[in-house]
Amino acid sequence: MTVNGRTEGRRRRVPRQEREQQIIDVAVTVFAKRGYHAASVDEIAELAGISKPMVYLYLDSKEGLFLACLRREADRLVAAFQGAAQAGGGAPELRLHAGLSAFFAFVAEHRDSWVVLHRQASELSEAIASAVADARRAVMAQVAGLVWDGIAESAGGARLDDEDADFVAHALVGAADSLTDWMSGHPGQSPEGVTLRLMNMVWVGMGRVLEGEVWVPAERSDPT
Amino acid sequence: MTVNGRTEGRRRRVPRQEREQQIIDVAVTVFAKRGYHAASVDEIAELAGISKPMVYLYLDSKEGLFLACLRREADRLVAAFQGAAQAGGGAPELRLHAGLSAFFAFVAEHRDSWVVLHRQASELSEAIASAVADARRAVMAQVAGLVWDGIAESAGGARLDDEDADFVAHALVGAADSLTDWMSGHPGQSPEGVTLRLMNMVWVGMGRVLEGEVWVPAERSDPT
Amino acid sequence: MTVNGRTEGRRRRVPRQEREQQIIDVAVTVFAKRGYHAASVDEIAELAGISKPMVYLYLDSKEGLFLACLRREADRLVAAFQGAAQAGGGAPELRLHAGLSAFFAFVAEHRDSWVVLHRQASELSEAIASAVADARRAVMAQVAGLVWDGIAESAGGARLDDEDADFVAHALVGAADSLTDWMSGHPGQSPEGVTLRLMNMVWVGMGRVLEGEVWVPAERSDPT
Amino acid sequence: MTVNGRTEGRRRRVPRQEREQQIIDVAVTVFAKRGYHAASVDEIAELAGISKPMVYLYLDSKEGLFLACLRREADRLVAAFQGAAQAGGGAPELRLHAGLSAFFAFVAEHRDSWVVLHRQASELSEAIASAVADARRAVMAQVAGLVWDGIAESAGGARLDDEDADFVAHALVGAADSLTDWMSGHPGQSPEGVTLRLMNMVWVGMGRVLEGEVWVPAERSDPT
DNA sequence: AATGAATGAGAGTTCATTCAT
DNA sequence: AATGAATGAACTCTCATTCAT
Repeated sequence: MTVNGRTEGRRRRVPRQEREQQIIDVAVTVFAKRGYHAASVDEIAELAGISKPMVYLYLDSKEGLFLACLRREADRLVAAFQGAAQAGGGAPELRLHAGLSAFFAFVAEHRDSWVVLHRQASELSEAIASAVADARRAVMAQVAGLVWDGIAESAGGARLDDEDADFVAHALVGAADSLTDWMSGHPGQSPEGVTLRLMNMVWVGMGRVLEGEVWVPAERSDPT
Repeated sequence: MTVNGRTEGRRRRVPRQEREQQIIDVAVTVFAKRGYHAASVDEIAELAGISKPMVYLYLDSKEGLFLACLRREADRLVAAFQGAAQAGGGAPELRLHAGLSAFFAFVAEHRDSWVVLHRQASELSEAIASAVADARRAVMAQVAGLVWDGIAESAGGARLDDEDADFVAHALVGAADSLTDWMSGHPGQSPEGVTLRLMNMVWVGMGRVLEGEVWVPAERSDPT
Repeated sequence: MTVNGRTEGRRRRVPRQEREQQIIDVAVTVFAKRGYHAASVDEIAELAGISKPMVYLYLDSKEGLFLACLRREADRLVAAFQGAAQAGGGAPELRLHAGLSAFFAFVAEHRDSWVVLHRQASELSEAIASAVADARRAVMAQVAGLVWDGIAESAGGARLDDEDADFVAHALVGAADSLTDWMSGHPGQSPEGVTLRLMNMVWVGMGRVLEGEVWVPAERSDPT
Repeated sequence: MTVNGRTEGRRRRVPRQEREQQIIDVAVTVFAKRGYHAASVDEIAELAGISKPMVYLYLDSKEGLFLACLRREADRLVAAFQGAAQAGGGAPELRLHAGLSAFFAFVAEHRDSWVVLHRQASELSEAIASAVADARRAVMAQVAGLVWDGIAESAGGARLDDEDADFVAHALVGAADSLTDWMSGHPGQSPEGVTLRLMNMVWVGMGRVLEGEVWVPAERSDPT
């Protein structure tokens, strides 16, 4: 019943900055749970403990709200990723491992963020779709950078070009995303463990490719 | 432009079987382009060249329509996959390669089918969500089966258990899905080529894991 | 599977007359259960074992179908009523009793008919509404006639005029209709018994009015 | 015709309480005129001078709207009835007379309310049907109570049991309802007058039954 | 005599968005 | 800073009705 104090928890006369974050917090949850279209501004406002007009005052539109979510969560992910990768230290494979590890940890801990970033289907407006694409590209670039650096140093070879790194990054991120689902079915698995398994599965292959040991399907004609 | 004649080709008085397939054809396209919620039955009906009530007469509801799409495309994918894998012949790695190859070919050729199957966000009703989950599980099981068979034979070892196979299957499908996006940015790449690259990246790693050559991040403490 | 014979029960190649009655039979049931608007021609056609176009071919429209039901059931009721009243024989009160008795028996046995005749709310089109009103008026006229005849003879008095008879008829039919509901809550009660009770409640009052013994609320002013 | 000013009387920015009543007012009219199914929320909204979403915001659904109407009108009727019956004072027949009088007055004055309460056909959903049944039962209970009290006191006899009272109540309410129609054809008749006539018709009969003067159809066998 | 295929029109319902306070 | 009141537009779904065979 107190109106001005801090007793109420979160209500009345909160400065804009703070309110905005509250709204985005809730919105990420709801967008993740329902998807962009099925999410309703009504629900978000109610869960945020404010009225709808506030949402529009601060975030302009449903689209604006979603974009704000997207940006914030993308930033968070990139930050987590970079921090870990840099802290990973010397050897390139260690850096890649640290990066992937951070990635899994982030996704495991902030499922909603990841869902908002990556699992929004093609149902979005032009503006949003391109923002999502941007966010994805940013993540890819991080991973690709890691791969590139790492491998370029690791083997003497420089046969790995931009395209290759991008290819590997896509494969890694896709695998990681999918393993996110696998993790929900295996609650015992730590992000650390999953990272390790994935590293084992791909790292050698990446290196081996560079060394020229290319596998080719033997003794069989084109399946077409 | 003729209205009552036979000139129009696809119009009036089409038997149910055929119409149903027409509707599903269109629906897959639209669901893929817009996502479940953003897709409107109106648009589907119009593109199918019929009126809305026909859609409801034959498919019962938007949900029923989506489920029909889901089932048909899942069947198609599994069929394509199985056919190729069996045709792949003797060596396990060849079979896996053939399966993956079929997978990429399918996804590349029937993008819409794949999007409907795999890219529907969490915005779905209970019934649909579980149908989607079923479809995904079916695909996973195919891949996991291939991996399992293959590797079990390949190395003498039987250290690969159910969980491992499932892990690998998730990683592979995720990577493949993501590489699907990569392919749209690199139109020159054939599904064949992508398959080969992925195989190279992964196959050796899978084998190596079995042989006990496990990579572990050296000389570094827990990043936490 | 026999097509032309009588084996199938009711199907294929039934002459128009018969089909029409089948349809009306079903329609009365459905209209009674659902009400005019909530009843769907689809359901009626299906229950009648034929296709919708037949319904339209024979009865023209939903409205036409309902009118046909209305007419047939009204005729049936009037017939049952008249027959009984005439068979009731000499004394006027016996004739009234016999008429009411027939009425209750009919309503108890053909609930659907009565519901269609009397319980269709005001939700009907002009045409139908007036047909329903006609049917109701016909029933009222029967009862009013009975009352009139009866009482006119019974007492020497002729103080009962048209209006009075109509008043009594309305009261009687209304009471009877309502007692129909009461009967569903008391399954043990026979139509005969209900008739007797109602007669007892009303007959004397009717006579007494004629004899001038008019009751007037004593010693109290108008509540207005 | 002014749009934004205060001239319009009933428009923009009305507090919820008031709007709700306005909506229910209109809804009662429309439901009475058209019946539940034929009534359209569109029409109700338009007549209420608001947009459809307001109706749904305040009353949840068409069903909810109808239930609200039902409850309010039932309350009104019961209130009118009780008030009058209590004010009727001492003698039981006076109380019954007063009650019936109030009933007729209410029905004559609030035809729509009564139609909504009593004339909705069987076309309703489970929830509504039972609400209607409840409302009807409440009215019946009122009348039955009056009858019971009254007669129990009036004659020394206690031969009237629950069932009898209920029987009489049904007959009375049914008669009254039907006389409602009769009244529309005889505009000169006041509710007072109708009540008096009905009382004369039934009161004596009720008493006589108690005194044992039971009428039985003489000298005739079962009409069957 | 009979029907599968097809639709125009309209119902209830919801949502993102704004206005007035 | 904040909100109760209000709506245009769109969506899913149903129904009486007809056409072509």
